Amino acid sequence: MAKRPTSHDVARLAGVSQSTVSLVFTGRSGISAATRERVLQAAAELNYRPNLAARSMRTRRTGRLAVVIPFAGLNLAPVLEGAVTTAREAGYAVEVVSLSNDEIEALLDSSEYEGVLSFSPMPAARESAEGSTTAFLALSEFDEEMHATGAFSDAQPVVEMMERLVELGHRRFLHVAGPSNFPAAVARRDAYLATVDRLGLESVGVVANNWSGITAKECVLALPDDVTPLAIVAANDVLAAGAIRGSVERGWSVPGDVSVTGWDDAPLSAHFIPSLTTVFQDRVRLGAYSMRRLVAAIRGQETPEPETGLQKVIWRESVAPPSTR
Amino acid sequence: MAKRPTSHDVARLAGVSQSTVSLVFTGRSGISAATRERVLQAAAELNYRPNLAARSMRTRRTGRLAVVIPFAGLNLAPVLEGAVTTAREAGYAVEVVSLSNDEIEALLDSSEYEGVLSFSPMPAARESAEGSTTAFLALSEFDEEMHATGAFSDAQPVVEMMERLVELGHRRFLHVAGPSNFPAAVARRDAYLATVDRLGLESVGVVANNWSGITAKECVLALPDDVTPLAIVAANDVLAAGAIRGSVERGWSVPGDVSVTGWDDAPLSAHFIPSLTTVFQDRVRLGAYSMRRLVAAIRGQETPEPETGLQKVIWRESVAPPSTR
DNA sequence: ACGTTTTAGTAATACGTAGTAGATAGCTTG
DNA sequence: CAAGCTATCTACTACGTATTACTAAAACGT
Repeated sequence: MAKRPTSHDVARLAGVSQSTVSLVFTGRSGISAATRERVLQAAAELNYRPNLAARSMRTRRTGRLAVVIPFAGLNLAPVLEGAVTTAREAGYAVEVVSLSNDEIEALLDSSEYEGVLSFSPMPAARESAEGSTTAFLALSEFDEEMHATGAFSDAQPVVEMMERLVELGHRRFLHVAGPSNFPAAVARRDAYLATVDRLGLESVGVVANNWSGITAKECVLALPDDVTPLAIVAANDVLAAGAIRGSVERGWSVPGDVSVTGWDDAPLSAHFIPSLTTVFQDRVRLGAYSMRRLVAAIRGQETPEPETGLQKVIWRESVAPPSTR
Repeated sequence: MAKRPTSHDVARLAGVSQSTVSLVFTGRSGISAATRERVLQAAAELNYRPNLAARSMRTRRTGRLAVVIPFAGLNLAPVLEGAVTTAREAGYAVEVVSLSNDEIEALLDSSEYEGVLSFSPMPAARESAEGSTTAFLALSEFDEEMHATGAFSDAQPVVEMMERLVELGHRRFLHVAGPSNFPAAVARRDAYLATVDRLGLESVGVVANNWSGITAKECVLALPDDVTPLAIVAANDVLAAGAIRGSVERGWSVPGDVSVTGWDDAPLSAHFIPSLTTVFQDRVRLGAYSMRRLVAAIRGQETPEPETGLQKVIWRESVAPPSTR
């Protein structure tokens, strides 16, 4: 295993000083085109790549970011793809961690990372970021502030779906909610309640408080007998699937007696019977935008323009006019 | 933003030399319990944590691993959880990347990582790891060798499911296969063919060559009319869901006319109508085992014992005796 | 021609750690 | 008691880079 070439080796081969090599590689001015070319030539010949540890020690910048994700639950791979790719282009290495809130505090204190991007629900962490530490913290889908930008937790699709359901003739609604420590879940619930209020609809209730399909099913099974026709707005596809199960087990037909909407466009949702009306989210762009935002924060640049059109309602069989029997 | 404490600061506070601090933190012998305690005390007081860049430069070890994943497709989050947690315990930082095969070559050459763990299907990469470079490459679910260990690509559940279907009275089978560049998919197909052969069953065919539910549906729609009763073994839940869709659209009842099995236990599978018989894989342990294997390879230790019991068939409504009409 | 500014490059240094060779003191042993 | 040993700790250095202060040369203006 041959020793890795250093900037000194490159300098020797190119007939310049190590400083010059460094200047070339950091892209500083004050180097003639000719020498720059010679240095790059020599570097290529030796297959030289700067030692990141040494660079990091000198610059006191680690060039590393951490992404905290909740490993359970939603499909985060596309979000990671967007985030990781964007960070790489910005010159950062990204590490993925799954941690409790306490551990996140430690992460922020450790100075190991220049930034931390968290997709986990974490009510308290925000403050710690404002406060003491050197590292930045940016939240994404589940962040109040992000919600304010309208990019992710934006529950507009709830409104769109409910308005369409009303057009189809629905008047009676039920919301199957996600856990209240997920701002996205809260946003959807709030949008549901606001729309019920605004359009003067009948709400059978807001049930469930987690992402379990079993709970959703049980909540539907616990409904009184005379609620159909009913429109169920679920906070995600798993809850929607559980609600459909519950409806069918009670002898209600979907979408005849009960219309159901979900969220996330899970891989199986298109093949569900009936296929599931849901909200597709562009998770790749979501991840990329989150990371751009974090990088901008680190560099003291202004927050990039929020992405629009990240969400799209996909109409499928689980929504139909209420049966008139 | 206060300057971060160094080992010198700790040494001064503890009244020892910097070397002693270093010895304590690297856990070497030759330090009395009393001094060790004093050093740790001082370190705790200053909230000292070793500067990883400096350590890395000195030791010439980066302490970093890369995990390459295909961002599309299966739910890799649990695998990541296992891998990342294990690596962290072993003292490694893990970066996640999604790369083409070419880029992986570059990654291996860069000496930036001590090891690379890839979950992407990559026929060629194996050789490059054997050859030139300093970094190790270990593949996981999709690796031939891993398959040989029987840990992941082990298609034993296919045999188990088919034998049970035969017990229930099924004689005619169909396999909906995944893409042939995924060794796991190939293993399942081979197990299917071998079992058909061994038990003298009738195989209607092996169809599809990707992970798309649409394709699965179309393949079922293209079957002749007189194949029922039929047992469909699909390479994963999405394909199974597509196959069920296709069956139902043809007027075949599931599981009356057609029994269907999947793989992966997707979040929606339990709520599917009918609920889907599938194979649960312990992805967390799978990721953890993969990482242990990589770390062992890096350290020149022997390969850890393969995990067993990572897979388990979950029997649900989509499998039943063939109808006798 | 001469002083001044600009440009192109270099020497020297610090970053924070791990490890090596050496020093000191206490202890054992013949 | 001297000599050797062991346990414990320290002084010093190298790791590879980025950057500051500096020098030499060139360009410029009058």
